[in-house]
Amino acid sequence: MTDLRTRSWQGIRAEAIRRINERIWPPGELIPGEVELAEEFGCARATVNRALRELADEGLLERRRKAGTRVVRDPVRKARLDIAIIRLEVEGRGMAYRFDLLEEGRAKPPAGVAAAIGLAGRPELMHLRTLHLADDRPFAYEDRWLDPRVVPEIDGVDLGTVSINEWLVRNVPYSYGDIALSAANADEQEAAHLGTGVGAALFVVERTTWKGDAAVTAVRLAYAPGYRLKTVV
Amino acid sequence: MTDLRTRSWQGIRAEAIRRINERIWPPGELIPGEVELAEEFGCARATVNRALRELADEGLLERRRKAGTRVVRDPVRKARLDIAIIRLEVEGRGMAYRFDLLEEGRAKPPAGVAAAIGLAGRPELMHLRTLHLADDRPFAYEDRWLDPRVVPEIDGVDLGTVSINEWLVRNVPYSYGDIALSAANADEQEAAHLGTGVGAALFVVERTTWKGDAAVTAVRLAYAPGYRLKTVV
DNA sequence: TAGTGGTCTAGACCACTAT
DNA sequence: TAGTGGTCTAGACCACTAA
Repeated sequence: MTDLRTRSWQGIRAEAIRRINERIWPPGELIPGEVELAEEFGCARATVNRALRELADEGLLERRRKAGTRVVRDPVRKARLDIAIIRLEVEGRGMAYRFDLLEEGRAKPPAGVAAAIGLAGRPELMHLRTLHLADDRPFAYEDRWLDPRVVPEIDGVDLGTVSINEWLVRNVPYSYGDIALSAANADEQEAAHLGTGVGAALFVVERTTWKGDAAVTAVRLAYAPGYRLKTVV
Repeated sequence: MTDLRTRSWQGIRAEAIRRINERIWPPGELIPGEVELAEEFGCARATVNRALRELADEGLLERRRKAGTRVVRDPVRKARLDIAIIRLEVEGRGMAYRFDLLEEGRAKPPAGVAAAIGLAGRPELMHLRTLHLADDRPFAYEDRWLDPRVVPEIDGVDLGTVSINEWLVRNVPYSYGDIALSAANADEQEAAHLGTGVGAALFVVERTTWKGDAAVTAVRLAYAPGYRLKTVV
């Protein structure tokens, strides 16, 4: 009943997708256990496990010990967004990258930022505003707050040479964070920097980054009109 | 030199992250091979493999046969977006979902849509416009083109009862697609339906979905102002 | 061509949880 | 408590690719 199919985990994954799509394994139903499938496909249980684990990870199957594996009724597809440093994002589009450090200073953050990064007492933070350019045209406007107590190495770094964006990725390589995507009408400052009109719809990415349990930085990136973030499901 | 750490793949993954962050394994450098690490951690090579494979998948390591495993210099972080059907998205926010089928008809698609889904000859497609509501307030405005030749089962379905959004997920469960996220100023029609002013910044999701090598549907979703798509890195 | 990661196996034990 | 998936092992062979 099998054997024309590769018995690799990818082959089994493909066959499982086929059975889901063709309703051989209908939405919400239990599918056979790993042992049974391993017998059917003539392979080891670990191979079946790998295939089904990937599908569970993709949101198509739901697996629970003792309960078994079930086809998800309303699959929540997982799209992957690649979050690269802006220089690479620009260069990846075949354009020349440049940035302009508009402001570098220290100040008490606004309440919204302080709340986002869970600060008590509103200490002074570094405040950096940067304009990123592609082929000398405005690409994105960055407004960032950074807690120097969490990354003391930042002191003495010449942020006019290396963008803060890039410095952070290099120096806090593995970190966790929240990301929120939204749209906003350009205010006067943003419009001026991005070379557009007040009220233009801007694609906005807000991100808070944590190192351990301390917030490193909160950033708001507003992209020039026309920006599209693409991905694949 | 180890052994206080769990020798599970997750423990090894955590230890690898620590070494990357602390520059024990510096950016761009080769790290020891799987065999060597397995010895160090006192576990099987498959366990090391699992840990490093996950990190490669997350964009932190780069692995190549014969060349070995290397710490990525400028990691491109992968954020996951959950693409759920809109009903679940609304209900997940604790609001009541409802939708309003504004238009259901057939027409020749505009050139942009025809190009996106790779149509030759611009045949007539189904055109559906839907307003999604949360607690009776506009949530998102959907403009969709659908090729009935690819999903003939759509004929006879009462799309006033089940939203096309939901029907597709249920009936074409596993499909591939492109997604583009952007921002746009509301036009008159969108503003009217979403209960906002002309020019308001709208968060826009455009998606093309394929079944095999045939395009099933192209959809544009414009969310009411205030919408934020959140995720985690 | 040799070295490294990719995968598979057969078996074992464990962790969770439905009953 | 029993059944299912989660993980680990020790070993093997394979696939890719740098040298």
